[in-house]
Amino acid sequence: MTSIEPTAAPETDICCAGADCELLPTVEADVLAETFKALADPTRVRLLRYLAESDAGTACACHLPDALGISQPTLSFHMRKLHDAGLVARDKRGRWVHWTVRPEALAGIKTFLDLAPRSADRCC
Amino acid sequence: MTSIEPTAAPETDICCAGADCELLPTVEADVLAETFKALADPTRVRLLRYLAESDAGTACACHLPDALGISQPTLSFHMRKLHDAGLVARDKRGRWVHWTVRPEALAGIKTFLDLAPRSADRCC
DNA sequence: CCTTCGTATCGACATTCATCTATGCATGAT
DNA sequence: ATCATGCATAGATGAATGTCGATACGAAGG
Repeated sequence: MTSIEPTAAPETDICCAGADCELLPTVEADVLAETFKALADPTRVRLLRYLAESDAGTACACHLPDALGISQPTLSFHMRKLHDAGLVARDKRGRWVHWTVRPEALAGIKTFLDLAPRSADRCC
Repeated sequence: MTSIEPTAAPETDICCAGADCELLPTVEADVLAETFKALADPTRVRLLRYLAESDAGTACACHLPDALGISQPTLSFHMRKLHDAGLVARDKRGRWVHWTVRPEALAGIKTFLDLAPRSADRCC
């Protein structure tokens, strides 16, 4: 088979056939990345874990600067990041602020992390 | 009860009793944060999803710069980040590099994201 | 051998981030 | 009303990040 029809396989010299799946839309990727960004810091990881381990997932932040070795404004900075991402709820009781972890906010990235191929929605 | 023993409740004016759980050790928090950092970018989220949707979780990167609208060095930069975090495996076949997603590398953060209180290991 | 082509690295640059000190704001106590 | 206190914000600063163009490396093919 030295001279087949020239129109038969004009694209066979590409490295990988198929696999040009539909890319995840930009907006969806942005949303997922925002949540991951909120988790992409050791201090915030420890804060979330601390809340999750506290009773009812709620704790006040009064002891945390000392425990973590950070200043009070830095703690406020991190809690704001977590709050903006929807990962914690803020509840001001008198002078103290209590924070509650919101595991529901993790649903999106949990689904993403199940990196199984989309079952019937395969593109190629 | 106006004059109880002074040693009875010297700490009762703190805002929140208990809840001073053991904090997640720094090293563990760092490891988790590193993985989250690798995921904390929309381009990398799309890349991972693309690989996961490809056959056997493997694809070559030849079409990706165009598809994502980024330059080839930028793609290389992101793939390096994913590789350093252990999220993808590199496999050079001839001149082309094929990448394979490694879902095992997500085990750590998946466990973390199940933010349930440690069952019997409660601290307080 | 020399060329070609896919990939990785380098240098530069703008942006974002984590952290601090200092200050403002609201709430509770005196 | 005044003071004290917990938290948030502002401004500054050094480090890390994402992007590019230019270049170097390495394998295939003439």
